[in-house]
Amino acid sequence: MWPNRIAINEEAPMDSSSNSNMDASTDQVSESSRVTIADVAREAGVSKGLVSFALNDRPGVSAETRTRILQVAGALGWTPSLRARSLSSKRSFALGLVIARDPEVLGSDPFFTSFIAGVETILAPEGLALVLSVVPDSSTELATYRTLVSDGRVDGVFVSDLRQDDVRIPCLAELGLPAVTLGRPDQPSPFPAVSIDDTEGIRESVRHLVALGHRRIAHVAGSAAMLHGNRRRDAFTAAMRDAGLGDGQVVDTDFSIAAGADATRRLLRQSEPPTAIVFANDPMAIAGIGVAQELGVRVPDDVSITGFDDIEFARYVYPALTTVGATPMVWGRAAATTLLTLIRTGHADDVELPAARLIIRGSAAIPAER
Amino acid sequence: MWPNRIAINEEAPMDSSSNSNMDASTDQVSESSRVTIADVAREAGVSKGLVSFALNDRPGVSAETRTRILQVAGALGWTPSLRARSLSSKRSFALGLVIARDPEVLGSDPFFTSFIAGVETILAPEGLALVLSVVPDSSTELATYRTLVSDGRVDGVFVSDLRQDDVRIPCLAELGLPAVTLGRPDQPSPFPAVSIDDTEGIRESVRHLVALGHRRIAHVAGSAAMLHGNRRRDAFTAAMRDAGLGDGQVVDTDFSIAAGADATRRLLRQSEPPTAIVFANDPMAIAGIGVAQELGVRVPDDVSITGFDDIEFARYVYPALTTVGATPMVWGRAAATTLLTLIRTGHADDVELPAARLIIRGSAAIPAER
DNA sequence: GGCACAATCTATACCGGTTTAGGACGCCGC
DNA sequence: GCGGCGTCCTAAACCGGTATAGATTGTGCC
Repeated sequence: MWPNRIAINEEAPMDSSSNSNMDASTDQVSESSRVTIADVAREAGVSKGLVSFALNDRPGVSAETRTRILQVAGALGWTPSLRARSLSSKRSFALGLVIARDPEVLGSDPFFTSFIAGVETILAPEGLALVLSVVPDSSTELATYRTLVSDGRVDGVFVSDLRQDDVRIPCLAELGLPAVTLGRPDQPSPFPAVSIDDTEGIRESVRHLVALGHRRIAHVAGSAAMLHGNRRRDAFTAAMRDAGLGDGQVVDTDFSIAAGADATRRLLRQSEPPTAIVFANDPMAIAGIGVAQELGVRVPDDVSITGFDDIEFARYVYPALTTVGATPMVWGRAAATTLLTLIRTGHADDVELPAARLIIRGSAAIPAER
Repeated sequence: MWPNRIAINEEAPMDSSSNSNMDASTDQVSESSRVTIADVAREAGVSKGLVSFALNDRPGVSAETRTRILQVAGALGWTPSLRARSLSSKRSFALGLVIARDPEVLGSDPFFTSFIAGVETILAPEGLALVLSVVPDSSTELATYRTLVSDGRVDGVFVSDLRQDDVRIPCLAELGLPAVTLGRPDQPSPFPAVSIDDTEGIRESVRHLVALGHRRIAHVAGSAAMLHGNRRRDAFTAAMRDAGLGDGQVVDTDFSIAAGADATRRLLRQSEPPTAIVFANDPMAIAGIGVAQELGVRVPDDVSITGFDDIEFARYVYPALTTVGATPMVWGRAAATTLLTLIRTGHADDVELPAARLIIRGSAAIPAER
């Protein structure tokens, strides 16, 4: 909306052959020669306040004056100062995302990068920024939220990786910070939830495997402390019962690749191993394929494998992974719009994204005769 | 340094059974009941200015008064307002990272999440935040840097994924924004570079393969437009020549998994395929293993494969990937400290991280007889 | 003509810090 | 007794916007 032209550097240009004269405190070009609202006011022959009104499309300015002000602002190359705006309006024009995970584990899970990309598509056009924190554990996590609030660093936050009785919900509610939860919490929550049905995908996986002829199907579940881990696990058990196959064997993990590999090893080394394994996420499923191959168990002939997420690798491992397609970018977009609505209007409805569906590739097939 | 206690909410607690009364404009607890420097001044019986001096450890305050002020500030639970500080001091207390990549591709590359985690370990204790932007292409990228500067959103930026004749260098120099480049640019640059020698790892890979008895070794290179793609490619060719094996076959890609898979397919379908392939990154190498298996080419018996990065998956695919171990977290830490030094002192020296070394696992072995 | 009222605009306080110009005071030397 | 100087402190300007009270003008209506 505002002209985005950068003021021309009126200082001597930086000596590009050395970095010793880089004085950060004085060289901030566009800061030192900043055009302020007062300059615009003077030039347009009106008061500061009126300029502010005109620039914010607020009533009480005649059409004629408004256009003149806008024109002058454009001519002078005026850009609003985010800092000044932050101070007087008590907003920060930024949203926050705090991720509490071991960075090593985090790296293998492309969920967040895609999610962030989705968020970004909404924020960037609005001139909002994303403040990201990656912290190692959940205690640091709460402290980080507190700091974000007391610094007034963000206007709202995304709450991901919901856990059972998640302390963040009451804590954020008390802090009074607008938030959006990724998924529906298991407790009363004052915040809108943006969720996706991931149980249907698990049920589809089980039905698919049953239809192929599998009866001994196991589930490598995610963390029992995480809601989506539990949800998928419950969906698995329910689907197994529906198929008349009992509860099915379930191994709990923490969603990490290492744990997925361990779980697979344990399952396949049993005297009567499963003929199919439903993994709670793709990284574990891919590790599972690796372990099977290492043990000389053929995939999918000896053991069928399904994953969850449809990460890019899923299409490129061999055999290509049959998995449930999540859409983290869409999720990011939805979460961002919801959070913005909440911040701006004080209210936002829950959003339910289309259920994640099964994508059939090569890692699940008719079980070989034994 | 300052007491971090959150002011107690003096409003009625939020009704946690409904989200309809969530009024973002009035409920910002710690904002509405903020203790300001004026409160501290009044309570301590001194002027605002003196409080500021005392809190910033500046001379001109008697020891006695200083301690009294600090004590009062602590008692009142005072927290400096980042917004006010930003406005008057013209700093933002945040650093920026702009990543220009297709989010799908980005997700498979755990480099950034680890890098960010490393950056975070430096920033968090200093009370600084990281502003992250993920943009789809490099034209949006420049615009994003411009916005970050003109908004005064950050005090400095990280420049990653250096390209040939990278426009970002002169552009950022002109904007006067402190920056640190990840790797050394191929042009004069006013910014400190934090780099790692990735050529030694490639040379080691080639030497390792040659020692195993390979002679037809190919390289699936990264993007020719990216400096690290070129560097690894040149290192490969040089190492091949050193071994008296000519230049070696090289296929250029864009570092993406899909391109890596394609390249492998092309290489292996030749009448005289290579017996070993050196990949410029792990995701492509893993896709390479998948393609080989799909084509019925055994790894490592028929074709040996090496990667670069040592992403977590590398240990869990089968056969486990022989690769070069990068250390993105260390890199993040070094880059953050360097950028902070630059911002604070106006100068920072280049940093050279310890060279990435080869990690031998199962994907490279003595070639089978043909 | 006079009054109510809306539309337009100005002046100014305000957000919460930092920074600067100076004032009060004590101590020194001459 | 007085100028000079250092220490400790206050008052006020300032950063660049937003918000509000009130001045000015024009119009409609009786």
